Amino acid sequence: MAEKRAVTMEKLVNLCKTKGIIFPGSDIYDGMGNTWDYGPVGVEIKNNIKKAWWKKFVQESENSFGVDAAILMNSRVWEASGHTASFSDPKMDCKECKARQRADNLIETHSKGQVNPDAMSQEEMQDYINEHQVKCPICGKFNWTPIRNFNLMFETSRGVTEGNQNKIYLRPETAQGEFVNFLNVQRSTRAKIPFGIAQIGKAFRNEITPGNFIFRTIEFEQMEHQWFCKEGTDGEYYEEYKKEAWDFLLSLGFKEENLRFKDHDKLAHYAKSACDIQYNFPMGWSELNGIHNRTNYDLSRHQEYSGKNMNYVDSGNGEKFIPYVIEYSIGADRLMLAVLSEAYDEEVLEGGDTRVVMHFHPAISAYKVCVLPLQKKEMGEKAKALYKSLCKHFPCTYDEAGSIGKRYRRQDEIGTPYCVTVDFDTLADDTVTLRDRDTMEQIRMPISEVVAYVENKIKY
RNA sequence: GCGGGAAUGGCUCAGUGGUAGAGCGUCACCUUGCCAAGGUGAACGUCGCGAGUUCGAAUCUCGUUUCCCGCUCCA
Repeated sequence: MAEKRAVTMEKLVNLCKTKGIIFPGSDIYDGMGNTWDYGPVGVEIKNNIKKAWWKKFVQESENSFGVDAAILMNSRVWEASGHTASFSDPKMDCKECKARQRADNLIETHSKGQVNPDAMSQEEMQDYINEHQVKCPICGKFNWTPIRNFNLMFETSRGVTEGNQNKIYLRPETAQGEFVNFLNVQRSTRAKIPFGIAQIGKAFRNEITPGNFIFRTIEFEQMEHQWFCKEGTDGEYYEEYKKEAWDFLLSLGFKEENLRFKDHDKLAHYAKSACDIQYNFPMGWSELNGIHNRTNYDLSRHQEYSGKNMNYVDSGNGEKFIPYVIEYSIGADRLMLAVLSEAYDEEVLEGGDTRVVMHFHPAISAYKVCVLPLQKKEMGEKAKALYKSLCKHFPCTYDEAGSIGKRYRRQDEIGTPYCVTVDFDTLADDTVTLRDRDTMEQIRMPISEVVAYVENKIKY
């Protein structure tokens, strides 16, 4: 086990609030449960995370293409995907001990896996529980409320006049946006199997019990890559994407000791095999991303429900088949939380002072450089000019308030990798001091070399 | 939804019946020549909301709202 880390969820949330990384949603109205707003610093970091992901899985990935599908989709999409039928939890409350249980889980446990509740209707589940007198696992009593459904999809309606409304859903996952565009992407890009479709976008789940800061929220952003391949090659690609996913995390600066694979015990209705990469979050090990072998379930279902032919035709031998899909999916907000947790560090300096440092990969940091005049009066003007010129190359910030050491610390807290200080010598010879966040080294260099130096360091 | 906890300036909290405080942070000026120095001054709170008890409520009672932690699940 790794030594105890300085990071706790409480410290992280506090840092985020005070430094403009993440604020509670609808803050001035006492918040809105489990929604969070990204602030000036946070939005930059999140965008950089998404940019890095896109670079790796679209730009640098051979034969992969991006899409940005609509959040609102034809309701039949969700019938085809199985969400309308199965994306609601059948729950019952124990009247004795007030514990809430999932009816399907109770049946599965009671029958020791002999009965598959997924194949049962709600009435059948209710009957089973009554017949077998399935007792509450907490208190051992048999005194349930009837099964009630909690639909995890947010509903809204299309149509302006009341009574003429069609119920539609905010998508509970982005994946269907890739699947419904399978034919469009293949045709327009003339892509040959195997190829991938990637998307970054918002999804919504009306979870009853979310929580843990931005780990589980009712509105969240997914980054997904669906790899379409021929049956028989799916196992090989499944393994490959496990490795790709792992390597991506390492490239962002994650330590291997804080990551681990975890195979799913129970597979979703669409999956042949599935595993997660878990991260050692401040609240414990939890899922960061998933890799699923979705077989040809999704495309087959869409063929069935839409009536469109989803077959891919191999131009070499004329063979027709519905491709298998290897899905790699990671939550952007979850990754953000993991990146923040991983970056957080407290260093005790000589003299007993503690400095909080966010050790982001320089490509992820919100600002790449902070320009500081050693003295406001005499160097302020020169420093501001330098700041303005650097802004044309990468995001920068500027600070002239307080002592130089205090200003360094402010930048450490938001993870700015470099501070450039304008001092008396700068006025004479146009050289500046560049201070490194991680090493605290100070390098003297001509102003003209700053851009090239920093750009080289912030490459991802 | 159920159970538990909490709600006081930007943050952390003190204040348990006499009408609001500290530290940190923020801003201005002075000082400061490279890692949270110091000085002076300033801004920011109808103590979540509504009722009740009381001469008087941040403090007691009831209600209510919101948030947090568990149950859940998986990005």
